[in-house]
Amino acid sequence: MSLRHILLGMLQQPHSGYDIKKEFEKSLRNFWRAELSQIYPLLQKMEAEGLISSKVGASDIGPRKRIYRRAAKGSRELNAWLSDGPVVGTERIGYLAQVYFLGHLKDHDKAITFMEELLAYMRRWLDLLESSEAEWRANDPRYPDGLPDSEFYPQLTLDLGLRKVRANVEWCEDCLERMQKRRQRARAG
Amino acid sequence: MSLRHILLGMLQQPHSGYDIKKEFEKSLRNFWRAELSQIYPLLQKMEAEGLISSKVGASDIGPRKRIYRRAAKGSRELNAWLSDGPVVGTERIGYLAQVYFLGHLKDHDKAITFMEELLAYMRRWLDLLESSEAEWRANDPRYPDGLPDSEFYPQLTLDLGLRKVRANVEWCEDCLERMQKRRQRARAG
DNA sequence: AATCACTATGTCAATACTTATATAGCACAA
DNA sequence: TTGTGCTATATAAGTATTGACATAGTGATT
Repeated sequence: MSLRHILLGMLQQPHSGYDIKKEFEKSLRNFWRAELSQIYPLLQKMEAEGLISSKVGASDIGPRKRIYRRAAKGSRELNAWLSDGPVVGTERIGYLAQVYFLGHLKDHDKAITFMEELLAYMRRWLDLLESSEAEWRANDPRYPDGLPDSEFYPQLTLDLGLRKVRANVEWCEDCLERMQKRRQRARAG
Repeated sequence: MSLRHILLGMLQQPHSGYDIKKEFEKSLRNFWRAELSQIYPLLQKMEAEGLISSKVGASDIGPRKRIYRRAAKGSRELNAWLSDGPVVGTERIGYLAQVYFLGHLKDHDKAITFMEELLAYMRRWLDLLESSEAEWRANDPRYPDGLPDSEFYPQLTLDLGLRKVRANVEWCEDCLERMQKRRQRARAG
């Protein structure tokens, strides 16, 4: 039940559902995703539960928005979530499930193609994260350890994102090398 | 829609639902989890769809089991899943969502406690993976690159698991150091 | 005036997953 | 023989998530 808590965390600042979706795509994509069709109903439900409140306001650029704010009850629930200890052991990694069964592809070249695609994806992702870090570093002299809490902790998640994606890139490269050697051996033998 | 494909992958060998659950806990825990209450109905559904077939057989140790096998249609669907390219960008990492909003905890010590718990978890997990690797290495002289495909690809997932968990451990240690320095600075300032 | 791209909010149906509960066989020990 | 723990299968209710669809305002361009 993390999405509701993520929304509570985001509503430290007032946000519309649409804003929240943007925020997911900009800053949280490393560890969570959510569609508008999940966000809007959940915001309504959370308002009904008294965790957040809303009012309609003008938009700078488009039609009027419904702006949500966190209520006191929402702050307490957010606090409880963070105090309950780390949420671990729930991850599902689709591409690793695929790698586990990659031997099912009888054509060795197809398995190598799979890994090449994965490597390309990881490199693109790494580029994104590195640009994101470079921009942040260039624009804020406090980066990273002088940042206020509200940015310091997000920076920690970017840091782990970078480490993990680098590990993924190196792993893909090693896998490809090992798979190519196996292919050669298979052809020779 | 990965779970059905994971089940298809496992059914390279005949398995009961109970066996499959064991397999999740033993070898797939790095990247997927599933409860029996999800496995049993899905096996029934997949049998109705003609992806797998079953028959009842004796158990070595307990009551009779329903043993499932992959049908030709299931093999084709497994092949299609692997040929469609890597499933990426769907991961949800609860503890990172928490870290992102950790600044909400006004008490700095609580944030540090959170990170210490996370580090302890990651170290336990690393121990498990390292034992698992050591055991494999000790018991099979072909380890790792002489293994047959059916074990080579699983070994790749263990390898990435190790790299990622090590990255997590190092990151937690760095985070703790940085957070402790911030606490000192906050007390001094 | 029409079109386009983006902003903005929502609903619906289907699928995926979790938690709790029920039932029962089998082996072993107290 | 009673209990304990593991094996084994299953259902029900509730929550979470996805993908498709519907609607409409706004600003800029054609």
